[in-house]
Amino acid sequence: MARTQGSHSDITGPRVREAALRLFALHGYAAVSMRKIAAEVGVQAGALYNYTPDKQTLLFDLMRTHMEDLLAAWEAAAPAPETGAAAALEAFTRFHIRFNTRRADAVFVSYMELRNLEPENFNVIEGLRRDYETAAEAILRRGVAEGRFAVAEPRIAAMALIALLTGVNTWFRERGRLSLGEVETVYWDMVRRMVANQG
Amino acid sequence: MARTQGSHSDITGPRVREAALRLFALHGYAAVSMRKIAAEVGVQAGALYNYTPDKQTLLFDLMRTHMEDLLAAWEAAAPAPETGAAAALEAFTRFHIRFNTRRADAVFVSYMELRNLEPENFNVIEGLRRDYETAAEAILRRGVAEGRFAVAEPRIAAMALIALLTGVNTWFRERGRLSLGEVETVYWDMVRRMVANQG
DNA sequence: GGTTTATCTGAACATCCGTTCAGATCAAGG
DNA sequence: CCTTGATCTGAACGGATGTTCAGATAAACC
Repeated sequence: MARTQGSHSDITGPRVREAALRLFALHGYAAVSMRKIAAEVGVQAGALYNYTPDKQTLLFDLMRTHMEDLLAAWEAAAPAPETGAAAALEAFTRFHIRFNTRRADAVFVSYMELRNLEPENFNVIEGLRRDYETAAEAILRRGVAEGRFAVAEPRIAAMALIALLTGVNTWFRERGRLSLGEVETVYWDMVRRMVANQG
Repeated sequence: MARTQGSHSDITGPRVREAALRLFALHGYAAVSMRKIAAEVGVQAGALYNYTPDKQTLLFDLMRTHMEDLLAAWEAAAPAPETGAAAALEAFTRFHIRFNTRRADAVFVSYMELRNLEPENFNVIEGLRRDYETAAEAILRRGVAEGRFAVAEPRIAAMALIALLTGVNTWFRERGRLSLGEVETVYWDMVRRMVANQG
């Protein structure tokens, strides 16, 4: 018995990635076996190799896709350059919180499993991460140039900003006391003060 | 042939914990075998069981010790309550950065390996973490009561503060461009603005 | 210096791991 | 309706896993 009824590459492929992402986030890459992923999909372990050359590449593709989605989504959401830096920073703040809380598993995996990437794959993901940090840094530098932000160390402030915002993922739950919009506002209030010229 | 020359519980015990912490931080709990820890210590895998009942307890003890050290160190470093909230927040900021950058491995493990703890152990570590968050929250509430801080959501702000400060660990390297003291000052500058009354 | 005892070795246990592959199965195309 | 080819099964591979334990060793004590 092989090839169950209604089996298709279009269906199984995404399901493999979804199951892998969920299980990697829950238990960690090293703790999740190919057999467990296969069981989640409802398939034998061997079948996974129609969709990934190996386990490492499966992890890498999940992380690369997440980072590329993040960068593309910000490019699409970023206000026009002629808009002020303050508006850009507010947009970045709200975008980051909204995007990341909606993909908690991918965010978690992309940060936690860096050490399980082979060096070549690690460098790719690190490069994408640096691109995102640089986007945040550019906003801060623009604000300084406009005379609206007081930021002594823009690169450090950019990383501090991203750490601050990503922290939302550790506690935020839908149906909690605060809506996502309210959380965004609370954080934007903190971010605004953090970089403001008149302290 | 057993019991190598000069072997002692006082020596091997700490070395087991050091090796485990280092390797867990580097590769992750699930990816590090008891044999690898033993090899790092220069001993056979069986000998580790003189120092821990099992691998899970070894991880748990490392995390519990770290969290207890953190809480005890802050209790010792915290300024007297009659000191103002601003001074307490500066002390907290500098303390957190200094303490955590000096124990990067333990910080990393205590955050990354939460999901590899059995439920009972997880609850213990979570409780300790909450205690620390509550200490930060108390400072913010005091500042609000004193009329010096403007913080709409003290619990959220406390977690945001900790996420912001812990982020230093992802990029800080000794012998980098900035000394630890300079980094503390950069962050304290951001924290001060973040909670300041006049934004 | 002989005895005790903490400490460690080396082998064994059942179980799981990632990956491969021949062969079975079934949806689609002619 | 028959053929083709994509998809999946089930078994197998060598090797690694956490843990146990009888026996060997050497430091500490009398």
